[in-house]
Amino acid sequence: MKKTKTSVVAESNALSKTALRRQREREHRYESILTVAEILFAREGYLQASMEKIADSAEVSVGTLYFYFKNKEDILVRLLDKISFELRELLGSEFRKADFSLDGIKRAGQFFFEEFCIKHPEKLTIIFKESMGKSAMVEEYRKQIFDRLISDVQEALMRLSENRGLKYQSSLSPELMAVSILGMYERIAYHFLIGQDRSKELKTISKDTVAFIMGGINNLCRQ
Amino acid sequence: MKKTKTSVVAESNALSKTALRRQREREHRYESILTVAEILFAREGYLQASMEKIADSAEVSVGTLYFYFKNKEDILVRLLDKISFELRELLGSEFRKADFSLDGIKRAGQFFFEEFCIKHPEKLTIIFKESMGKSAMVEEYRKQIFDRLISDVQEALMRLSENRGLKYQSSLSPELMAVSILGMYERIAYHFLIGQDRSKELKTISKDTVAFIMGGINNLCRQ
Amino acid sequence: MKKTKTSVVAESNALSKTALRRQREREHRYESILTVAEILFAREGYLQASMEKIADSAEVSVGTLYFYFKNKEDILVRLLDKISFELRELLGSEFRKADFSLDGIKRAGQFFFEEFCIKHPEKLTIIFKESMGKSAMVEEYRKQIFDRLISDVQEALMRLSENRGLKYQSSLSPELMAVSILGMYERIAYHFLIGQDRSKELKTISKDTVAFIMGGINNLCRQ
Amino acid sequence: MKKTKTSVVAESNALSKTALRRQREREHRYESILTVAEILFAREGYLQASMEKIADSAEVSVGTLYFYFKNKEDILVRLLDKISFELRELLGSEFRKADFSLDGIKRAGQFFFEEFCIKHPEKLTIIFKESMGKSAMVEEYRKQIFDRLISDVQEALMRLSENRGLKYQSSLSPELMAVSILGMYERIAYHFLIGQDRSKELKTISKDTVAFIMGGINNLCRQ
DNA sequence: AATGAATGAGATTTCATTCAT
DNA sequence: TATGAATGAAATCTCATTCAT
Repeated sequence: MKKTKTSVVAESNALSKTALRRQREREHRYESILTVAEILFAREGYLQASMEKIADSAEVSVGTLYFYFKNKEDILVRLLDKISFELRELLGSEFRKADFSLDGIKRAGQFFFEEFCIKHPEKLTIIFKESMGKSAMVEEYRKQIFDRLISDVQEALMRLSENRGLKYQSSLSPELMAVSILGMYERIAYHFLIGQDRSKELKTISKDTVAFIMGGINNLCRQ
Repeated sequence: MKKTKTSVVAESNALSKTALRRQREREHRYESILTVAEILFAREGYLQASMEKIADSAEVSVGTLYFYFKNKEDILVRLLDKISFELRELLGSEFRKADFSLDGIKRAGQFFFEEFCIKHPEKLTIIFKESMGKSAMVEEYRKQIFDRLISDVQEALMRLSENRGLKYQSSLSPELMAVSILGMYERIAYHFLIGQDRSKELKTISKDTVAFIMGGINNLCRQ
Repeated sequence: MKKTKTSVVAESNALSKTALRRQREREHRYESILTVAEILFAREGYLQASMEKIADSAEVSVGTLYFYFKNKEDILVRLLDKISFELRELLGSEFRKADFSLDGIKRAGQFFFEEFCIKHPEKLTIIFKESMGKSAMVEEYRKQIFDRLISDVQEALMRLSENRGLKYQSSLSPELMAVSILGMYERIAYHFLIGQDRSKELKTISKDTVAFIMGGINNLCRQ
Repeated sequence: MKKTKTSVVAESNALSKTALRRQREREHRYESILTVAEILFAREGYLQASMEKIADSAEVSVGTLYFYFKNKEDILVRLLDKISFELRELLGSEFRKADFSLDGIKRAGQFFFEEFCIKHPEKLTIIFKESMGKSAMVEEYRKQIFDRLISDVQEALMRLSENRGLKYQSSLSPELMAVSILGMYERIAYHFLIGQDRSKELKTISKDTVAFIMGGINNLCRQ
């Protein structure tokens, strides 16, 4: 959110009561716009979700949208930020919990399906579909986000191999595996959960996915 | 393209010389518009490539565009059709050449990168980026195309297991593997070839990808 | 129809067999285009009925349309011509049969409903609706046609009064009555036959209409 | 016009000063666009009067047109609404003033010519010409408007007969008479005032028209 | 005479963004 | 801060008409 004059001006570094309330309200409004945009972008598509529709749904005026965000692209980009942050948190925490063991991969996979895809299909739609092919700027942003996700996974894979005393076939292998794994999860989520609803088979999907990945990983390792 | 009235009078069922020439010219123009659109959609993006720009590039009038295609969406959809047809042909022929052996998977993967991605990056951009999040209709079309690709791969995997006298862990496994493999290829192509140009590492990319897949497949098999 | 070179050149004033056949074919085609246009203009509206649709329905090419007619407006205008000619013939013949008596008015009214409206609702739609508000030129043409119809009716009314030894209140009366009667028939046809289908009540409609007109006429007469 | 969100916060249910002013301005602009459109539709025709021309004449941007009206058709339909409302008010008030006597018919007729046709020829042109044959939707709207006018007149006629202690020949008679009378007025106005300018003869026209109608009505009555 | 592909002007419509209040 | 009316550029699409064959 934009730094507002008031917050900077505030005497000492404590904010007055009114200023505090104002800031809370501002943040609340900022979040509620993002939430509304998330739903609309996912449901109607980024292009069809006009600024007017967003404003109406968020129960603010169009002008207010432009107070909180530079422009429409900016809303999308902030949303991508938020979603990718949540996703990285979710996956990272599972990996850490499992101490970067093979089990971490399993748990992260399960969590991706069960906690992220099933519970927040809109978020999925936005990072994997609605943010594509919109503009050079968004594309660039998306790339950064995905690169960060990829390097997260890559790092996890490298720690994993260290833990197990193994090395990867080539220096490229961890990166390629990270990209592959993300690609798999993306398409699997899309195919089984968004395109059609086969969430009942989720257990099998999850198990097979992890098995496939394990096989792949092992095949790219040597002692 | 509009169907031409087949002349009732015409002797035998052959078209007259003029009609034949006209048809040839029509088909040629149709193709050349598609080619131009492919380049423009990939280079500038589907949204930025206006009908006027396409017409200018193809050296025809806007009206002519609408003579050959119902509307802009239609151009994209025909393009998707053409690209997905080429892709299926390419992959299918490699599988068949290798008689649905493990080698077929290797060859198909190599061909995808070397013959398709490197030689036709615009096609890649269009099926994996520019056709996303455009409209409900295009989305539907994309789904059909991908479903067909998935069932192609799925079938190849099933033949493969038959040849090797193996069974998959669950009845879902072949479908999941097909989706996974396509997802991998999509993201790998996007990451290493569209987002950045690392075509020099293509050999390693290709080898590692296949190795990963092989490991995955084996892990989902039992005797 | 345009006079063609061939017909003028023909030796003596008899046309050769081939030329005769050709002329018959030309006339037939001209008529069939008009017939098709009549249906399309009435069913889809003049604006929605594109030249291509007309050509397709008439099983000729768009170019042929322009051989037989100067432009789209010309088709409408020729159609108006044809329809108004048929209408005048129909009404005029009834008047003449009844020797311009009061009975003629009755018969003409009945015939308008039964022979014209019921049997040719498209013609009704075209003269009373689809030819309105199209262009200055068509408007002008329509005016001429209606003026002719009005003066037909006006003349019939004047003969009628002569026959009965009566005079009209003012010199304007016959014109006003003619206009009124046409207006009545137009709206009645529209209200009871086009807008809704109450053709079962046609007998009553017809009788009441004539009664209303008779009353009106008598009220504008003096001895 | 778009409904404005009624502020929940606003004390009592009165709008704030600014909101009130805005609403006044909005209504004023809405009306001025309608006025301009009325003139343009009548002068140049609905089709020729492009949205750009209307915007220019109203001294607003094209976008503003679409802020106040859904589309071009909507302008026409609102205009029809307004005009038909005025017309019904005018005629209804004359009838009421004359207490649904025969004199009411006379007065309503006179007023139609003198107050409506002469003073607002554009309105006349729009309901009787420019709104015809435009689109299915406008047609439907027109039908509703005319049906309401017809039932107004029908009711007036029935009250009239009650007042005079008379009955109509058939149950259909009042409806038929209403349709007839409106058809007469429409055509008379069109013939004498739109097609040509014979407003000088208006007195005679008016007198003869009423006389014709009176004769008609009496002829469809019995004691 | 007949064809039908090509034209291109013109119309409607959308919508992100601005700005006075 | 918040509002929402106003803007206008840009895009899509239609279709009467032409003309080479």
